[in-house]
Amino acid sequence: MKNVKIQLPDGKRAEFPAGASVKTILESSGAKGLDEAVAARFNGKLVDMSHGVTEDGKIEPVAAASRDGLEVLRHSISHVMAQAVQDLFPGVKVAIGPSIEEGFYYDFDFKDTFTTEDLARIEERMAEIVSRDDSFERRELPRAEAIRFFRDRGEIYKVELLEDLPEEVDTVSLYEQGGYVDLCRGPHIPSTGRIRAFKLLNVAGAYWRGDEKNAMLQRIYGTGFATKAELDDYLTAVEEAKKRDHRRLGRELDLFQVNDEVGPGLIIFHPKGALLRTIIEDWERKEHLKRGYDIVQGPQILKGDLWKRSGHFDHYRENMYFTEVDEELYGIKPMNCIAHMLIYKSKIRSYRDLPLRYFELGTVHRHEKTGVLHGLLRARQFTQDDAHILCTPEQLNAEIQAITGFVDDAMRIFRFEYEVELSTRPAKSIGTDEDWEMATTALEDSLKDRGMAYEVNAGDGAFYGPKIDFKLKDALKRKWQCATIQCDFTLPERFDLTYVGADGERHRPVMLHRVILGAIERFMGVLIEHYGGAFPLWLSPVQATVMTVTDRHIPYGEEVLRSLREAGVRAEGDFRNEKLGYKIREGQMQKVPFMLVIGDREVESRTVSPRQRDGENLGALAVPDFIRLVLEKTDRFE
RNA sequence: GCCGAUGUAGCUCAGCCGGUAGAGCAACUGAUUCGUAAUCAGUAGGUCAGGAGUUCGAAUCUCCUCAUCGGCUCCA
Repeated sequence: MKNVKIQLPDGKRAEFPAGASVKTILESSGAKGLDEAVAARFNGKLVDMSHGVTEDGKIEPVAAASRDGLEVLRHSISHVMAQAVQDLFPGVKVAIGPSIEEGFYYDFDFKDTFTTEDLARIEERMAEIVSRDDSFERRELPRAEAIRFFRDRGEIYKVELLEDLPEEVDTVSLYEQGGYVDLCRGPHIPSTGRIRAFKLLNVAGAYWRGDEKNAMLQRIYGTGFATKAELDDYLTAVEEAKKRDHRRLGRELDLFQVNDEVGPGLIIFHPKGALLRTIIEDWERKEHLKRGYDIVQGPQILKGDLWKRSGHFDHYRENMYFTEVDEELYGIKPMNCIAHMLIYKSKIRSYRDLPLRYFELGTVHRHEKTGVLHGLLRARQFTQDDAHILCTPEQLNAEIQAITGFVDDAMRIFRFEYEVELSTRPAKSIGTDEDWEMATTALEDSLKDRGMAYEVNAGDGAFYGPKIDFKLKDALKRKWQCATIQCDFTLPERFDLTYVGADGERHRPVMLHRVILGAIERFMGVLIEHYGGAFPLWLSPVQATVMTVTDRHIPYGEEVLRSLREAGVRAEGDFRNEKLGYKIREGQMQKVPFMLVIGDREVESRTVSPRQRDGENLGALAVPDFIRLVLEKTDRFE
């Protein structure tokens, strides 16, 4: 937590971590017996003890002062919600109710279902509790006594939580507000009256303890902020995000469709979507060739025996499609690795040949559960920018570093920030401990050598090896998993891949699986939402629309359009008999970067007048000058 | 797959207690030839997701199936 300097009431300056409360600050400088209701003067402003220091040195209500404060506030609201629910629906059992990134939730076991009308009633009851300003009282109890307490009240979920605590825990804390008691570690706000802005959002099913074998509980989501203004800002931001939804923009910009006649999770790309996709794929091929990859291509279906040998049949069968050809079982590929290994195996390899980098825009099919499908972001057929690198253990570090450099370049070009995670061995996995150790170290060392910050995600690796995940952050700060590097020592073993070393002996290569953008479909979905459909010029399927003012300008308009297309500018013409304002409006809604208005002036001077998407007019330009402008920007990924 | 909600014209949505379908935009036709976010008029468009049932009669009530949306679990 960042330290900030503040001025104390006595005029002295001192440093405290952001989020520290006024009470803590005063107590640390000797004040005693401060009650929450006491007020003090900071920077000339009279504030109560529940205020705290923000990162920029301001004194605000503690909830707004820091992330921690906001979490405490939201967690307290979730207790108030649980109280309201149990008031209104006797017999409902409570499970857990934490604060989360955007608000809070509480899970309930209720034999009926909560409706939208119920949410409104719960909100009303919560407002009553808030207006009573009941204080949150902390109380500690021996664990056994707490178990008895909750068992007597039939709160079986709380009992289970208490029973599963580590053995050494002998005391637990309870919080009570207005007669409602909950098992809770705390902390909480002093009293319910501090709650000023909250809203219940929706109800959803959720498994008890996140396990699909357990009972399905009902989860009520809500959010809360220190002020009404912040809550309103949040709600408008949610509305804005909806306008960027790639499924909505996909239709509005005529990019793609998911059609239930075709089948769930299967995407049809329309001309503009397919063009956007082609632009990305062309970029991929060029970048891979530049970096020493070979472009390869495998078949869509491979015999069942290969999948048994690779381990996919044992570990991935429920996600695969199978078909029978001439009484033989074939698996439709869910991954691209096998063909790449067979290319490697097609001849004897020397250490001088390594590393070998096989790249494929590989289309795969995965039988995803219907409930997880989500537009372009989660489909049943998708195309990965997949590569498999076969190298010696000594080359591993340099190869991994080169890939992280590739990801970094890609993220810069597509204008994303990103975070890095290292995922280690999961419970369901294959391979020896030594191999896992070696592979995990190789990944970790490469990150350290590049000086990259990363977090460890224990137990989240693939079944055949550990991985580095890159989570990109879009314009709305949402995170998406796209690039990943996976270290695999198992498949080279299973397929008996070897190379002849300098010593004349046969050795086992290591294999890296990696994707840069991940799946083209998912990446496009993220791109659409990131840019809100207003793609940079180099990615725009239509870079310029030529618009005529009247019919007599059509011949010159067609001439301009032809010149643009011949020069490689992606252009369209709007020569309809409509008013210019109407055409501009459509061009704006289609988010076309340039609109070229053709009227008498342009015909006469043989120029174009480009209007940018942001409304700015560039004035008259000769056609070759405009072409140069577009092509230069395109080359610079602008 | 699980919990809940939803499915009416290309899109956004009306359609009450069951009496046989409507608007705006888009499309099409005509008029208009116009300079930077919507010109006017007219026309056409629907097995009310699909199937079964209740009823004299179903978009509306019941059941089943499919799909979508919000979550959970899983994941590129």
